[in-house]
Amino acid sequence: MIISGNLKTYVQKLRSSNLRPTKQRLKICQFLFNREKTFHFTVETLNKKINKNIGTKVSLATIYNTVEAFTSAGYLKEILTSKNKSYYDTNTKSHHHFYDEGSKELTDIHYSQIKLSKVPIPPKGKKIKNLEVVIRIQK
Amino acid sequence: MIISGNLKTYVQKLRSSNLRPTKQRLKICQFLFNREKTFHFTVETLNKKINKNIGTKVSLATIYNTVEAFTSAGYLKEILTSKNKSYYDTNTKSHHHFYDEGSKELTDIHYSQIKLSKVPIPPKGKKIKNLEVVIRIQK
DNA sequence: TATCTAGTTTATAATAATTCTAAACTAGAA
DNA sequence: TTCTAGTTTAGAATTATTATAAACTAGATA
Repeated sequence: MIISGNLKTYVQKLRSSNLRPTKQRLKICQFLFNREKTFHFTVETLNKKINKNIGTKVSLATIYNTVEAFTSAGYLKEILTSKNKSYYDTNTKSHHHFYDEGSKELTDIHYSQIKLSKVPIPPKGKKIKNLEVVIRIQK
Repeated sequence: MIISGNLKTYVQKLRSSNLRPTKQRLKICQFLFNREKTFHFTVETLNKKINKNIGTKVSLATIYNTVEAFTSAGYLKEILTSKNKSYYDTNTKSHHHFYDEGSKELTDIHYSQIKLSKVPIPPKGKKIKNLEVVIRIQK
């Protein structure tokens, strides 16, 4: 398997997520992180992309496990939707989304495009972990 | 079955959702709309509440269908989460939520508690249907 | 370098939420 | 009262996800 010049960063991401760098996981990294633009996906779409190419086969279970580990390590972000399916985003910075109810597509909104002038105080003993805005759009 | 004094409003809600007022649907209405406070639920929790009481039995399928019809008619609002389960809210007004990652509970945030000073323009040909903020909190 | 073990991968089974189906039932118009 | 389109229901089917357990492997150690 040819691994791009990002090998080191993939290994570092995996290690810091408590995952050994295996060939399956490195392949997943290529599909996730070797990109110019932000990547939105579900496990289903990621699985299709990875496995339609020839080469190492990666099982669904491994994709689920790896995506889950990257999410809790903070390298991926779970997106809030009303669908019964998990959507992920490789852009883990604070940002927001348009959700098109017709096409069911998500588009990033850069954090600077939304400004909040008032945010509530969290309940006692709780801290704000993050804040996300989803703007549902339609024709 | 005893139906509260809200019978007329239930019938009207059902009719305007293109649903005939049947005894099952009226019973669902009682559990959804005969409340002082906003009610957050999943089909599972609603089903339990309805069917632990004696009286007419309402099947899961009917609950799914009715909740779905009320949602598209605008009498219920689907809540955005990262769980693979649909959450609904009887408060259909524009408002926001705290989502506690520990207890998995949702709490309303009154719309006046959040103010946006900048909102992006939607893509061409699309209109904003609604805007929701979810603040994830943790200990 | 060879060995060993804890971690990993995988196909498949299990589970959970939701949707579908088709037969029996019913609201309400005529 | 009759009739029909709409409704209810149990259970089957589907879909996303998680669990399982046997075969495999990274990489520490001898």
